[in-house]
Formats: sequence, C-alpha cells, structure tokens
Amino acid sequence: MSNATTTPPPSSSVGDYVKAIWELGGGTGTASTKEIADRLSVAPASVTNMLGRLRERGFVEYERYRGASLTEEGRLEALRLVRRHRLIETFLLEHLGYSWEDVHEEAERLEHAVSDNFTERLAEMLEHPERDPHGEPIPKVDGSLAPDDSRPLVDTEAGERVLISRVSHGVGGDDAPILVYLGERGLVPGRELVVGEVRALDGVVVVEDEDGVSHALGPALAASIFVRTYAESAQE
Amino acid sequence: MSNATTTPPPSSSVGDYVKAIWELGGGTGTASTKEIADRLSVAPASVTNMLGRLRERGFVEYERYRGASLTEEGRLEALRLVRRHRLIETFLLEHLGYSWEDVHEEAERLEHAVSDNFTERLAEMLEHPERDPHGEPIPKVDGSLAPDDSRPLVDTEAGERVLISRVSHGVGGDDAPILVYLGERGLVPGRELVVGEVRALDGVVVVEDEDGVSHALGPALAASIFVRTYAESAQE
DNA sequence: TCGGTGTTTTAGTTTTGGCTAAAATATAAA
DNA sequence: TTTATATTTTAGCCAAAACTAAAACACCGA
Ligand SMILES: [Mn+2]
Ligand SMILES: [Mn+2]
Ligand SMILES: [Mn+2]
Ligand SMILES: [Mn+2]
Repeated sequence: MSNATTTPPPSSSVGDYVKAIWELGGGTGTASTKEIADRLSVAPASVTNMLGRLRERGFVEYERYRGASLTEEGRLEALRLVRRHRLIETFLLEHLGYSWEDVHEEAERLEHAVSDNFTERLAEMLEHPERDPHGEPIPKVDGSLAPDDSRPLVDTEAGERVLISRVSHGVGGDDAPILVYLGERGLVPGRELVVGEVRALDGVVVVEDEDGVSHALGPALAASIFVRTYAESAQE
Repeated sequence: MSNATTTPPPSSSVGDYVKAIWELGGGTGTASTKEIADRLSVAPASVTNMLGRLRERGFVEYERYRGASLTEEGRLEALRLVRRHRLIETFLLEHLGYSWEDVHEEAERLEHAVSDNFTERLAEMLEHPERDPHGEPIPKVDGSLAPDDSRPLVDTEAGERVLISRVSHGVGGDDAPILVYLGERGLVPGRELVVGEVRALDGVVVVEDEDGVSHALGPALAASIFVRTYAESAQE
C-alpha cells in the first residue's frame, strides 16, 4: 500500500539546477549544458552528470548534445522554489531591513531550507504580495505565474510615460552596484517615469522621475530597467 | 598573507554533531559515541568517523574509546547554532503563528541556512529576547549564556510558590503531545504556580495556576516542567 | 581473575555532487 | 567539403556522510 521507493525531497543542488533551467529556458524552452554550467559556476562535466540524474528523477527531458528542458514535474518544482525565493526576498527587505542588493544571496540558500508550511505562513504574514522587491511576479501556490508585460527601457521612445515594472538582478550577484545606484535614486518598481531621450548613438536613456529629477542612464543601467506603459488604473 | 587553506564553513552535519555534544555534555563535559549516535539517530560507526573529522577541524578533543568533548572553538560553534535555533523558534512562534510543538523541527533545518547577518537582524526585530518559547536562555553573540537557575517541578515541595521557567522539549520530537497538552492549559514559561502536592507514590504533582485552576500532572508531564522559586521582582 | 555484555572501532560499501583531462561531437569558417 | 573551434561527453578521481558486518575493547559481576 505504501509507496515502495520513497523519493527523497530534491536536494538544494537539484533544486538550483531545475531553477536554472527554468530561468534559462524562459519557463518552457531548452537550456544548454554550457549555459547551465556558467550560471551555476560549475564545470560542464558536472552538468552532464546532473542532467542524467534529473532525467531519472523525471524533472527534465534530455538527450545528449540536445540540451535539457523541464517536464511538467520539473516546471512545478522550479516554480515552488521561485515562489519561496521571491517571498523570502520580500520578507528580508520589508521586515529585516536588508538592502536591495543583499536579499538575493540569502534567499538563494534559504529557499532550500524552508518548508511549505513556512512558505505559506510567510506569504500570509506578507499579505500575499504579487511581486518581489525587484518587481518579479511571485508564482502562486498552484504554480501559476503572472505574464510578463514589461519591456526594456531601451525599447521606449521619447515622450512615453511609463512605470518601472522590474529591475533585473542578473545571476552573478555581480550587479549589486547597479541595484545600489538605482535604489539610492528611487528608481525602483512602481516608480513613474517620463522618457526624455533614447539615444541610439551611445545607448544613453534620459528619464524624468515623479519629482521632476532627470536621470541620464548609460547602457548598463538602462538595460537593467524594465517598464510597462503607464495606465491610470495600473498598480494593484 | 591570505590563509592558504581556507576552511569551509561547517556543514549542517558538522553543526548538528557539535551541538549534540554540547547538549549532552552540558556545555563542558564529555559525550560518548553511543549517546551521540542515539541523539542524532545515526549508526555508532558514523559517529566514530565524524569524531575523527571534528578532531581534525579542531572542534573536539577525542581519543578512541574516551568519548569527545568540545574545544573552545567547538563550544563557540555550538553556541552560535543554539543562538540561531532559539531565535528562529521565537520568530516562528511569535510572527508566523507556528504552534509550540512545531517550531523545533523547522528551526533544526533553518539554523544551518541562515547567515550571521540574518541572525542578528532577526534578533533586532524580536527585540533581543532573552529566552525562547520553551524558556531556554538564548546565548548572546559573544557566546555567553545565562546560567540555568531552574529545577524539576518534581523537586518542589507542597506549598511552594514557583514560576515555570522552562519546559523540556526532548530531542526526538516525540514529545509533541506533551507540549500540546501543556500549551493548551497555559502551563508555559512565565506562568506562576502554587504546588499543592508532590506524591512520591505515583509521581503525580498537583499544582494550582494563577486562575485557581488545579492540575494533576503525571510523572511524564511533571518531569518536563522546570521551575524557579518565585520572587516578587522576578521576570524581566 | 575471568567471562560476558555492551560499546566502540575498523573495514568495506554506497550515494551525492563536485573536479580534471581526454575524447567525441557539433558548428561555423574557409 | 574540409577544418578549426567550441561544446559536450566520457572516464577516472575525490570528499562528505551515511550504512552494515565483523573485530576489538572496556567494564561489570561472579
Ligand atoms: Mn533573487
Ligand atoms: Mn538556491
Ligand atoms: Mn528547539
Ligand atoms: Mn540542525
């Protein structure tokens, strides 16, 4: 009657691989060995090895030299972790006074240690936020995820009125300085901007914020800001 | 100039062993292979193996067949974990609405995943509590620990007026029912009691609480309650 | 002092998840 | 179409922690 071979819960390594594939593949889609290796700072040979195990476990479809994509089970496991990660980041920022650029690293470890019980109680305490501090949508318990309606700030045109939707916080954790800079200037999700100039020549984007302050953002900064068109009725 | 061989941070296994030795040895003192094996639900051979590694790492003094005791470094490592554990339990109970009997298991995992930064921010958020929900003192950052001034309820005498100091929550997690029973009746740390009768015959202790309600506690219940003599000026 | 019993250690395996070096394959350029 | 380069896999190795089975030891009672 009881399941003979009880599957152990995914280890943190397994979880991080599944999550990496999800992020690289954009939800569906496929991820190559090298991409995964780079993202996880691990040797390609280690990835090949792990992909074999993930296949056994039913988390990925994988044939050699073909790259890997998530199965439905893998996708759900990834979303479970993403939900935890983003809820934890929200908690760290709002309740523990962490700064914007520090939350990711801590969440990256904690996401593997908390229970489902902890996660849902935390969600309740935070009053079921829809987005994390970076503006990323938080998956629901059932694995559903709000579609991404944002586009890069660089793709806007002069005169447009937009809302900062999210700020990319790449994987390496090496773009902390960017987050610090943007955070100090109030260029955070929810902030309203008017695009002044998008200069193709040097990739500089000039924006004006709600307080009338003008910001000239170089390519690196501009590329990490994602916006959506401002509509009077926006922002839940 | 830089430390050639960078010591990796203690794994959760290492941490749990060190903590077990600390608990078994009562801070100082020694713990036998079997005691550790029983407490961690691990084979004695595994303990022997780990004790060798802990010795290499400088956490314990250990000679075969002699049992193990913590070095100063090991003691500090244990206290670091105990501090985390007890702060986390407090948080789970007071902010996430966990029930008394559930906090230990979650804390047992989280204590290995949180950073020092997290721990100290949590302590601040909790306003630096002195004791955890079970009444156990929380070690300070420097590793100092309030002395235990409590004695078993069974060692009291009829007529004594006492304060519940702590409630033992043994290791196995198998005494959840005891915690539930005591919690439901408000027999928690800080509660004032008057001892009615301590019956040697069957080990039953009868106490009366602040509301005048009388409780007849069998040996198992009585043994898990620790008290200290009530003094008007007690309880910070 | 001698056994017997329980404790501890040794020896040998296993699983997980890394690594390097070398071989195989794919892909893009000539 | 051939070749150079980049990617991926294979093979072999290692460390941490667990396990079992068997041997060694300690200690207590007769
Ligand atoms: Mn993050
Ligand atoms: Mn992670
Ligand atoms: Mn506990
Ligand atoms: Mn633990």
